[in-house]
Amino acid sequence: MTAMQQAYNVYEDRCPTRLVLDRLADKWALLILDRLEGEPVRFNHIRRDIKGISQKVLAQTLRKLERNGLISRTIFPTVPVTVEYALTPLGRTLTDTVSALAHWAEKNMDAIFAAQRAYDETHPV
Amino acid sequence: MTAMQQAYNVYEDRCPTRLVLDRLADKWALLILDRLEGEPVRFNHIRRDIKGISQKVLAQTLRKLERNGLISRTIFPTVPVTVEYALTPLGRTLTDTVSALAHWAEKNMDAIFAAQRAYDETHPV
DNA sequence: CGGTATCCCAGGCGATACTG
DNA sequence: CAGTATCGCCTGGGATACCG
Repeated sequence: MTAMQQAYNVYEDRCPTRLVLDRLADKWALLILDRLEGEPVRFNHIRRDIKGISQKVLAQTLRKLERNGLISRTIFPTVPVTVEYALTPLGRTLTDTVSALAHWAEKNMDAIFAAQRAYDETHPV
Repeated sequence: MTAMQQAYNVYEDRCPTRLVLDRLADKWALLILDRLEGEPVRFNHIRRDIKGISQKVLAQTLRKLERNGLISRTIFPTVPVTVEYALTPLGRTLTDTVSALAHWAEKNMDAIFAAQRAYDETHPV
């Protein structure tokens, strides 16, 4: 029995794994965590690197990750203001797993896209 | 530079990791994949185990996972009909990572909830 | 620069009903 | 049993404007 299976056999609201997944199982959060490996990064730098994310959603996701203790937010009183985001020690313990997910995606994307084509051909509209 | 970072520096629509994450970074999908470790499982069995998922969303998510080649769907012509879901070989290559995520969540939930309380106290409404 | 505030709309989801 | 169909809400996210 896996850790998750222990968890979701418990009452819904009391399942900690579910509560944690609710907060992390989102593509922008994973992309941002991965982006923060290495040096601290500023808001607009992340925005540029992770193409397609809106300012609003980036801010929301950063706030969520900060609230969950995974990233830190440091303000430098320059003019205009500078803000740097970095992984916390807790966040750093998660990046191995996140990277593993990313590598799996890279490695298996061909199989996935092939499966999609096969599925779409055999399942008519 | 990690696998993901190589990826999102590419043009948005051409980033395969992003396309894969779009399909997998969702809590129900992860919970279902984890649930399918071990023996094949039937629709209503999953529905009972993963409390809180609606019939509609379970069906949608199963369809998505099947389309992406991660799970198989086998129909037995009993009366009434029986349908079993199981991991494919491709899906099986993903479960180690999914389990790692689940274990991380179990192990660090206390730190996460503590971080949330601390954040909420220092960030007034 | 690094955000909030406001408006607005598509679509995601739950609830309910129906079916092979 | 294992779904699909339909409806109606409601919120998540884009667009835009503004601010310390």
